[in-house]
Amino acid sequence: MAFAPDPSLLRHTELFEGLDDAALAEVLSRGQVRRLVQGARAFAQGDPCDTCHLLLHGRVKLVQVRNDGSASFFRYIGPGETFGTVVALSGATFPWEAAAVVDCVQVVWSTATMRELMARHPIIALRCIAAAGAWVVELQTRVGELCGERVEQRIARALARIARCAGRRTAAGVEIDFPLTRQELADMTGSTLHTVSRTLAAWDARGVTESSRRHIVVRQPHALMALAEDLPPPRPADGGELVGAQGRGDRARSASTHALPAPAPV
Amino acid sequence: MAFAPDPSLLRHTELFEGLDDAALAEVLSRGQVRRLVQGARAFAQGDPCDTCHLLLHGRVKLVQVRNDGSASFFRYIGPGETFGTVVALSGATFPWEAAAVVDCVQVVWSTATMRELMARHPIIALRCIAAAGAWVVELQTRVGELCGERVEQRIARALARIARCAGRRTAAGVEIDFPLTRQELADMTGSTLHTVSRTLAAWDARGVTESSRRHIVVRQPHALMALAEDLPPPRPADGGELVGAQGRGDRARSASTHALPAPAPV
DNA sequence: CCTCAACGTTGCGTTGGCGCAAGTTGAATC
DNA sequence: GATTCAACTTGCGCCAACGCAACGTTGAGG
Repeated sequence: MAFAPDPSLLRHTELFEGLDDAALAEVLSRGQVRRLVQGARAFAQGDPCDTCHLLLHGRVKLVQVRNDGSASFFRYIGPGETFGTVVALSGATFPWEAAAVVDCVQVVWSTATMRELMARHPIIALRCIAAAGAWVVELQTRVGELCGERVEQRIARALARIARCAGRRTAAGVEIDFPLTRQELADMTGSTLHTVSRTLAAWDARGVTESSRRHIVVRQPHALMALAEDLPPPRPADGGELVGAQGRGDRARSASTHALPAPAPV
Repeated sequence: MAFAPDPSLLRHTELFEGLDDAALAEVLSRGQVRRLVQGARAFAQGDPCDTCHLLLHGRVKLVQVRNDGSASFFRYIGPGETFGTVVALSGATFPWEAAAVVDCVQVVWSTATMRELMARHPIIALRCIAAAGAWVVELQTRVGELCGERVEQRIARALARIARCAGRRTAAGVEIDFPLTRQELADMTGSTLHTVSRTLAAWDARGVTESSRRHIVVRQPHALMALAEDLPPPRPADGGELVGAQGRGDRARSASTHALPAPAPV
């Protein structure tokens, strides 16, 4: 640590984009640059929230372990993204852990320092709110998916999301550039490793993906997106033709209260 | 509107608590107080994010309609709480709608004005981050629940949460003080109105709740909490004794990868 | 080379809760 | 008081996905 890095490292990050050089230097000088080896944790679930983090290199996963021992996975953090900050400014203890998936470099500030920086440079606070907002929207989307979609579709979405933000384009397709287990995909989608294993096996057979131990390549990103979006209704049997892809009955009908003033049934 | 209300109205709100009188007066003077009749929307899904909202009286629900027509419900807003703000500062259009469940009074600022206020009074921005953080934590909790819990348990949690923040203590128990339909509970829990109806009927029979059309009273809050927390494993049969309440197999075992590098067994 | 542990696969039985459909209740409107 | 519609109830059949169990596979360490 303390190898006095260039403040411009912060220039293209979620939180500090748009600050002038002096401010960037100030921000960086008040934080500590730290390495984080694979598997190490930046903070653990239950730790007091006294640090805010920015990832410079590598990849970090945020995981919450529920009291029955099951994990619910919720986010991968990539370079330039902030983690722990929003929650550090609002709570007493971290409700999840942040673990390095590969070797990482992060910048750490104390929560008090971050508060001061935000007070002196309100734009940082505004960017932080923007980041939090994007996160809320993503989580809400996840909730919606968990409610209304079938497992295969959810797995497809999760994999597509990961491929989008952590994929590396190769000749063979899009390759996830860090170790990813069946269990982790299961934790992300609220499923089990058995089901994920079966699903991936089916996709592999169809050439959509190519998966091996802790390693997945999406060979046909387009097909994966199709699975995530539509997933033609449950397929009643082999070759069974449906009347129409009219969703799946009741669940889609919802429309909640205050229904739109009826779009004229024509 | 424009009945020049007392700035101290803002004193005990999520966003403005702790500001001095001058600041409160400034904040209020730059916003508009508006009424919102039951069923009306403060903003609709897809509207441009150009307003920030604070609820003074009443109750507002935030609902997202998915493109298959199903709703995913995610939050009730009570007096003193902010809505639309976090997302207005981070996105282009509202990803959900805010509808008044009962007659309401709100304060509305333009997004630009709110940005200015936050820049002049960074403490507002910090409080906004704190609110967003609490929200993220709540949503993450919801995701975890949706993944690992059975429907009855999720309904119990949803109802308990509502009772906690929108319940009125009466002799009969805790009464939800606004109309709440089976469909809405279903949207909140990722279930169907059929299942919710059956579940409530069962609870009514056991005296845990007393529900009628759009109206629910929790007669035994403690029993409801028990349902939300434990829910003894599926109950194999009548009177069947289990070896031990050891969770529910695979799903609880997870523990994810990178198992702790053994924290030095002392 | 052997061992061990983590990771992954697969067949089979079970079931929670959905989808459907038909009916009932309650409140608002005419 | 009759009409109407939204909200709610309930029985029945079914299937996606789980839970279990047993078995492969890979890689690290001795």
